[in-house]
Amino acid sequence: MTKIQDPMLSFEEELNMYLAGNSIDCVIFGYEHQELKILLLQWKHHPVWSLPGGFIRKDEDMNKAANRVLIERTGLKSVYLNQFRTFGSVARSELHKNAQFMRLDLFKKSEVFSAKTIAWLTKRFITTGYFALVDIEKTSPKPDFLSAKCEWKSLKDTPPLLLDHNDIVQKALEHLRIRLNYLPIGASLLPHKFTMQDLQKLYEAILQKPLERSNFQRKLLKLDFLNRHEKQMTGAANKAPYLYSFDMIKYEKLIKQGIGFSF
Amino acid sequence: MTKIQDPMLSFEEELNMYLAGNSIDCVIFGYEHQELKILLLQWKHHPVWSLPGGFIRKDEDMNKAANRVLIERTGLKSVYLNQFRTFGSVARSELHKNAQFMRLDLFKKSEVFSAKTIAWLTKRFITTGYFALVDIEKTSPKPDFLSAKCEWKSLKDTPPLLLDHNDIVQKALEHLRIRLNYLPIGASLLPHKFTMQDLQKLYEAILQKPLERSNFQRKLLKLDFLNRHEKQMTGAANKAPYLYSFDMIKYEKLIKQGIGFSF
DNA sequence: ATTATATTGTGTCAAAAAAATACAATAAAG
DNA sequence: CTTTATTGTATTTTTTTGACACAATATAAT
Repeated sequence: MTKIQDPMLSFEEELNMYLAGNSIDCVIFGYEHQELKILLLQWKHHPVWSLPGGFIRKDEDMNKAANRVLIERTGLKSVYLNQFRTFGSVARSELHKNAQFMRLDLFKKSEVFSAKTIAWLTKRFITTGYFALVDIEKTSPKPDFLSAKCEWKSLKDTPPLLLDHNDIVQKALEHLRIRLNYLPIGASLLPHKFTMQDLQKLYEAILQKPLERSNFQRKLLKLDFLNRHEKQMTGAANKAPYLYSFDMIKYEKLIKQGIGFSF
Repeated sequence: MTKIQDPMLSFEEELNMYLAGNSIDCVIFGYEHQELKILLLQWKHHPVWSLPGGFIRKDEDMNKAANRVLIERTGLKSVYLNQFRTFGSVARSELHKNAQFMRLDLFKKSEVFSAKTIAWLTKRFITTGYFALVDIEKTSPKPDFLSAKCEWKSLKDTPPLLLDHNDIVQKALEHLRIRLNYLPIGASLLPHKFTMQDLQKLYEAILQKPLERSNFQRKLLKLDFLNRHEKQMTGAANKAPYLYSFDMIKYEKLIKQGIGFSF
């Protein structure tokens, strides 16, 4: 959708390219300052936030659509997205018609969209959720032409989102926690080099419970997918920690095997 | 769809009630004679088998549609269905147009469906898979008016199925195995009272590997959700096993906690 | 009636994994 | 130098797992 220059006219035409009834929503988890965050968009002319989402082209695989949608709406490329659940209640589209969505000046005044386009957008949609984990520092989110902002928001104080997007985030988080118990995670969330504490804090942020330091270290080192590098002088009055990086060959091998462990 | 009396005319009309683009497919696992089976439908006038599937009404929740579809197509009621994945590749609908689906006499000769109906049915559909585990002895599958047969087929020699239904079954099975590692299973698959051997064979059928008898027993009893009853005189020349049943209160509690274990 | 046979319930024992704790090493501040 | 906070690793304890032993027992064979 980023290519649209004259929204009023061409948006309506462009919608013919898409399946009318299915959508994609992406829950992008990022990690920064020992906090789990998600990437959200804020609409132009209206303060409501929502997940980056979009539609599926008639000639496009749903999985590919998810990546395209994420790129178009946020600028994030090469993100490994996982499908986690499809949301198909009638209530979720009723929200379109009754609640915030119609109150958007954007829609009400029809300054941007034609009546036909609004009718299309407010139909019933069944949406499929995808999630991903990314290193915030490696991203530079850009809002698309529909949005005023594209920002990382702390998961702890996620604002009220459009439609049922808060529920979608919740389900994505549950899914992520289960995954953590049988797949190592982190290669895409952390900077290239990180300390063991960084990794532990990440796990704690996802699981939302404290883990025992020395046991965490032993367990992760035993899985044998971390490379140890030089020490990092932190400037703090204590012993400097080693830096680690993921050995991607061993890491991928482990993921394929599906070796499990639990915390 | 069971209510249709004059398919040629009213099926076309009835399709207006449904979302054009989304479907449901159910993978119903059953267990009988120490074997895992799935419930399949065979089309009238054509030998091809397929998963019981159908469409979502415009005013119906997708989850509810799954139960309705299952009832309509197989007669199975009160089945607890779990959504496991949505299949949205373009290729899966191409199969509609190029492969078996069009070769069905049912479609080619248009004896049953109008051209318009065929056009509707062979459009691109994004399908959501649901799975369930049921006790075969408690079911009496009945084919709907579209189908000649509705039968349990051994998972080991599943016939070639319509479209990508074999892939869907495979994904359902993977999902089931992962689930088994963090949730106890069996309440819906076995008769009310069963022996420890019954339960073990069920686990072995799902995991497709042998488990050690005494360790299995120890592990399951420790989870403390089984009630022990009187012994069962099997008539065999050996010690009679105890009968067990699920303590549903403890069982549900365990499932909510998500207590995990692995085999 | 006695013995044989297959299967069950339970116990044991060693190996492995996980949890809890201890402690020396160390970077910087006082 | 001493203190302080944190790190890397070792040690101990507890729990879980896998392998196997063995008595109990329902019936068949003798």
